[in-house]
Amino acid sequence: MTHAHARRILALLALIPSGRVVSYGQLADLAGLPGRARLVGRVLRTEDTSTLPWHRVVGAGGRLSLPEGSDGWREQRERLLAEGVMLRGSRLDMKMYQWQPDLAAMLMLMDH
DNA sequence: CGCTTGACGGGAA
DNA sequence: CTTCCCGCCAAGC
Repeated sequence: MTHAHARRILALLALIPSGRVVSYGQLADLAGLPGRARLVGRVLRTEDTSTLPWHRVVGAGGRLSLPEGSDGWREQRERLLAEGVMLRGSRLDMKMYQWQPDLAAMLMLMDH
């Protein structure tokens, strides 16, 4: 059985729209786990994210966190580019692509 | 059991 | 830009 924290993180991950990204720390905050950015990274590495948009999670500074040149890095890069997110190497503009959850999205979350 | 790691983050130098 | 450093803490070893 997966940890409750992991379930919340994965549930939120599924809500991130195509073409938009969130930072590890932002996802932790949304999950009610401030200061737990590393937990988000671990969950993404540990849990099965095959059916989820894991590629929409990037470092707070707009940098891909996977080792540059690795398979995962290439995969994330390709997926983002396919969604229209422009990247220069491992960098992208957070001002341009960071997801800001709207009221409707927040209400969805409260409606268990 | 204590010590190290790590898909993090922010600040200082 | 690049280190360092510290806070964070579950997993590995």
